[in-house]
Amino acid sequence: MIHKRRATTRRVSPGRPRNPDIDSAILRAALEVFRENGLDGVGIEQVAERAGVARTTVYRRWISKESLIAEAIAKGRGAAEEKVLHSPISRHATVKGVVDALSVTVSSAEYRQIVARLIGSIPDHPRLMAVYWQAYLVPRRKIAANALEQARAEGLIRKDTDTEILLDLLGGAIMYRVLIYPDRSGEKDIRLYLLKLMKELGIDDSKRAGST
Amino acid sequence: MIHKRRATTRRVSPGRPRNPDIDSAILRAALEVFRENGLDGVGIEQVAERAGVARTTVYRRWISKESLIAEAIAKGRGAAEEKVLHSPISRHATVKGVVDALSVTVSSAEYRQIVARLIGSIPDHPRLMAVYWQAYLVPRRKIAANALEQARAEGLIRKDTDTEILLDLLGGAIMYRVLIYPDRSGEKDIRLYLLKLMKELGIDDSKRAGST
Amino acid sequence: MIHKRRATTRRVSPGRPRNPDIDSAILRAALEVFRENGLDGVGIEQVAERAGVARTTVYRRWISKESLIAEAIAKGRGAAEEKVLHSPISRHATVKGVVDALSVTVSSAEYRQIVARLIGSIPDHPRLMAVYWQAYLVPRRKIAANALEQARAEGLIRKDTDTEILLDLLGGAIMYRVLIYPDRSGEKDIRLYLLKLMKELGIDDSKRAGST
Amino acid sequence: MIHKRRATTRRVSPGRPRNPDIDSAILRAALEVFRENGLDGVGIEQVAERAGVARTTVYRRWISKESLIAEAIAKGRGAAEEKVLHSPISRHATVKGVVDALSVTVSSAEYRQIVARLIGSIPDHPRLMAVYWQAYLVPRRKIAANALEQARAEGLIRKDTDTEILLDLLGGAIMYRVLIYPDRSGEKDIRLYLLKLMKELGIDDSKRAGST
DNA sequence: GAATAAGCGAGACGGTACGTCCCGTCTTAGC
DNA sequence: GCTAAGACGGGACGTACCGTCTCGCTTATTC
Repeated sequence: MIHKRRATTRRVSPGRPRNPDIDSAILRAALEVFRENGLDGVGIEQVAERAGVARTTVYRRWISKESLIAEAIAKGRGAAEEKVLHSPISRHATVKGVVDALSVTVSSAEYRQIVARLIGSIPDHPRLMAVYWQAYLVPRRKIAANALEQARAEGLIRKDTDTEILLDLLGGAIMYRVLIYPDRSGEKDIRLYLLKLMKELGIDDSKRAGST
Repeated sequence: MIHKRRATTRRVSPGRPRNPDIDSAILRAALEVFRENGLDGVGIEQVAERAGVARTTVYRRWISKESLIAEAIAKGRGAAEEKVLHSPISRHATVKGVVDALSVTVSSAEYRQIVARLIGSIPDHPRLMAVYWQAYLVPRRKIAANALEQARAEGLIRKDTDTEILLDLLGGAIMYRVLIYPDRSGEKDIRLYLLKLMKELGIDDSKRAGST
Repeated sequence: MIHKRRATTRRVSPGRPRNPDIDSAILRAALEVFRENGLDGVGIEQVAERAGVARTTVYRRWISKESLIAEAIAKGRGAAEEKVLHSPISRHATVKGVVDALSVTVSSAEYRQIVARLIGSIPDHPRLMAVYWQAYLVPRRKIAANALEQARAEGLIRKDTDTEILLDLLGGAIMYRVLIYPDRSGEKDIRLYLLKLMKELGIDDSKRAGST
Repeated sequence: MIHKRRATTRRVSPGRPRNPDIDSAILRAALEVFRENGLDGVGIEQVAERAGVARTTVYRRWISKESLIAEAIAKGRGAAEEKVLHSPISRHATVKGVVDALSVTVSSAEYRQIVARLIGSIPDHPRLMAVYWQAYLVPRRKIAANALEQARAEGLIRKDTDTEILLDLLGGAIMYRVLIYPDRSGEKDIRLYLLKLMKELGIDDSKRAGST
């Protein structure tokens, strides 16, 4: 899916094999630099230095800056994210669980930076956002959709609502909030705001589990 | 408001006066370049060339790239936008009018580019988005709020809704839609999507004016 | 004659004028680096650093490494050389004067290095040697030819000799000597060797002025 | 004499033995590249590629670029050269034979290139020229010296001349000629020039064998 | 209307990052 | 242990902008 330099055609390619640790070191460094400086601000030099690697080594492995960052985004869910995604919450997802996870995530300054950088690079490199959508947003939307379906089954939501549209409204508003108004975006504020949104949307989770 | 180089303290300063046409030519060029390349991609050299002006002339008038772009954004509402804003629609706003205007605006590729660039420059230069918020979004939110209030007065919306939250939901979802999914964003698609959103939010404008 | 970047078409070109001191600083540095490392070893970076100048400044003024070195060679006669060339000796040249000047010159390690580098770059850049021939060797051969003509007039040389050939023999042998055998090439050795050559060629200068 | 990597101490070393053909292939390639690009322009990569060999193989056999080229020069007399050197002419050498051989040799562009490259690398790598002197020039000077001695015995040269000096004069002038003036250096021109030189030096070979 | 002072265009200048190319060393697989 | 293949760190290349500076020329205003 991500364009890498060498296709592994032969079973065992001749010559010294690549050091796989270097791949992850570079990807980690690349995501960091991307978050801090945006795509235009990503210099292979910086990435290489931060990864403790020669510049040529980076050029050898990725055909372009875009490929590198795309892969970094695809693989680069922070450890915390991963935990949430594979926790029991995700399987027995509840609306409350989604609200909790979302509050934690979007109240992180790093997360907001990455999203802002991604949106900023849409005009020149739409593939980056596409990768993010596939690798990050889609699975999370699925979990949230499950939670909403279940809530609807339990009568906490009106029957005639469109789940996808609900997700857009929720996700859009929260994105709008954390990107456009940068103040009042601590975790508590976010959670309160989310509850307000849900009330507005007629999602009443209070009967199931008390909100903070 | 915008940081300019020389405060005009004296009524008439000695020496050759600045050519005021140059200011607007530079601002127009700057906004263009910003939209096309993002803030990092804005080079004074390009802006100057596009404005038909020497580099020095730009540096003499704005203290930084950020100041220049901030002013360009503040002044740079396109002609079409301006017309909508000052039309009678804005004073006797209806929900339909808002939907119409919004559909036109967000289905423009140029508009979407600018918004994406602005979001992308939030981490480094939040002032740009702040300027946009004040100069562009706030007045439009006010018009939309008026329309919603009026619709509520006419019983087209539930009484117990929070207008600000409604605006966030609408604005957020539409932003989410046009930035994140790049397909299906022609004017017709957008209008249909907006109507779906409004249905979901319980805003029933159909009784007043037929939708396209 | 030497290819420079900008032709002085206009009387006074617009913009900031070039600093002429920089030209000579770069040429001096370039000749030094050429002597030390040869043409392939000349890096614009080194030249610039030694001249105390930015790399771009060098690229702005010369279109290629070859042009730069060619000009450096054309202008780069050391001060000592220049003195000899315009001294009364050159006008009332005697064979002894030529021998003296030649001994001093070719016993300098720097001189020998430059000549070696020049010969080494003939296959790739014959223009360098051509420049050296025109700017350096031709005038000196002229002086030496005068001295030989005068000596012939005084009966110190046989009548039926060919001056050009004599110059080739003398110049060639001395070059052969100082380049191929690197030992025994102090000033005294050179002078003695020169006298041997002249004896072999039937040039008897001893009647006029005692040799060292 | 030439510094090689492995001294063959043991009669038969364990493991796979080196392929001796590779040595000569590399040396041939090395001399070629040296002639074309000079010492600085010699890259092990190119040499290896031209010899059809991996880079490692070259590095394993020679400790440095200089060693490789030195050996290439020592062994690399062209086939034509070799023939001349071991022909009866060399034993019963005549002045005419020397003139003929020299004309052929120095009118070859390849020969002139090699000599120029060698001189150019004197400042950094005097050993190369020393090798050339020993392996190439010394034996040829010996043959020429024999020819001159014999000519002197036959009364074709004055008695009181110094053979070594004569060789320097001849060799120097011819080198001077073919390196410094690049024009008029076809085989015929060279031969005529040589005859002029000999006339000037009082060497009269015409009585023995007619010149072309 | 001459002097003055700033505007303006043009280009020099020092500097930084770029992506490419080659270098010499190293590490692996296979013979 | 030799050979081929390629990874790896490193250095220089020539280019493209950048922001500052220094010129000559122009253009209003002020004395």
